Amino acid sequence: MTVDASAPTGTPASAPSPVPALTERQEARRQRILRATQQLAARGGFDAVQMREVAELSEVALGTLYRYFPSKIHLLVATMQDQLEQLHDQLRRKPPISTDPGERVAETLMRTFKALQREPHLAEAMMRALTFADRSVSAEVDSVNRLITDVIGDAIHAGRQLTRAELAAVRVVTHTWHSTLITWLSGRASISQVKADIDTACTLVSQAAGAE
Amino acid sequence: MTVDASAPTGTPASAPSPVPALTERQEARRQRILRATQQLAARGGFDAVQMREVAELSEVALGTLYRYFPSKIHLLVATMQDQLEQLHDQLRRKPPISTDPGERVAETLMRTFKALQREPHLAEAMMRALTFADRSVSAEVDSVNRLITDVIGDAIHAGRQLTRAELAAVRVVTHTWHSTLITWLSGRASISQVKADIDTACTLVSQAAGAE
DNA sequence: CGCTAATCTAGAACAAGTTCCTACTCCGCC
DNA sequence: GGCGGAGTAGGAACTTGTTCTAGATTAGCG
Repeated sequence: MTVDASAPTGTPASAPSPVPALTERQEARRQRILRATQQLAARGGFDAVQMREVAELSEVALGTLYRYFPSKIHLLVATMQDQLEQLHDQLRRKPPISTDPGERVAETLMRTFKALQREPHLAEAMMRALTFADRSVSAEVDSVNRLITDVIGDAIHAGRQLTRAELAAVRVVTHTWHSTLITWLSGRASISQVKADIDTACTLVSQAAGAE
Repeated sequence: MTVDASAPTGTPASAPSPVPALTERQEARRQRILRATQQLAARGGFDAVQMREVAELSEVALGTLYRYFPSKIHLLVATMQDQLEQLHDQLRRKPPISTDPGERVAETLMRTFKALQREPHLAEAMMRALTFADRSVSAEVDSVNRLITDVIGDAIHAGRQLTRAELAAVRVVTHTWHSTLITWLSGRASISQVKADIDTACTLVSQAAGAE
């Protein structure tokens, strides 16, 4: 369960410290693994992502898979990082259009939610992994949280730093986002309920941004 | 993974429909199982709750354990129900004393948080189970959510029904509560951060109660 | 009391995540 | 071009949640 610092676990684009820079073949392997994971997850969710199958589908030995991603949770959290980066790019190209900051955040999250609805099984797999992650995945989960916070920060307004009050509001928004998503994914809330929860939380952002 | 309706899974004190009313020995077994679960969870958290050990410690065969609780997740969620009921009783005896509704909710949750801090491993086990639960545990998870909502509802003011706006606020509060707890339990947030998040979310309750 | 069905015990068996081992291959370097 | 070590393939082995089976025990009832 301990993370081996020498393993090629982190994203290559992060810190220059313990990341040994993957060779081309290694980067290709990593991509194959992530693609296989997405494929299996999209088909049957968390349970369908079986390490042996991921290994087989990505044409990599089981031991190699574990060298790249030290656990199933790490693998799925990395998949989420991957997806979030794509999403962030898309959102940068087409920013939300509302005038109120809170509404822009809500718009952004609803757009993200729509994207997740297209692959509900994949969403389920990633979110289950994210909330089930223990301390050994802290760094990766933190990175995911930072990505989401960035996405929301951009929606409030790209450029300036967020105020203290805005940051507090954003924290509650991300908590609500995660938790309401989980509730939806396990069939205990409707889509409109998710939307309502997001909207409620986003009023905090409007207030915080208005009172600056 | 399917719940067998004939199994003695539900709390005996609930609906009179499919619950066959446990005999004394059966109720004793159920209690032994729950106590063993708490004991193991308190020692080492989610991973330390191993079904074979629970069975052994509660002097019940493995098959019997599974008859009472169809999965480890069911078992831990039932443990949480148990704990929450105790908590609710305690809170009823000593209600929060603040004057503002939002502050009463915050006070209630912080008191609950302090209780959880006394057995962090147990808290971890229960919360991990709660968020990892899939559709087969919907009913039980819903019941837990209802309990928490009731606790918060009582804090707002026991007696009257909540308004629509209050309900929306309470939903965000519970989302924030769950998610910030998970963040704390996996070592990614400090205690004061948890408190701050709860306070932020609770301002929504103050507003909703003020605008009624 | 004696019967029958349900429940329980003990333990084997199975499934999937994880670890470990051995031989083979690739990479950087002399 | 050859060497040494890191990386990889292939697969056995181990762990723990879950299921299944066969033989006791118990509960309820005539």
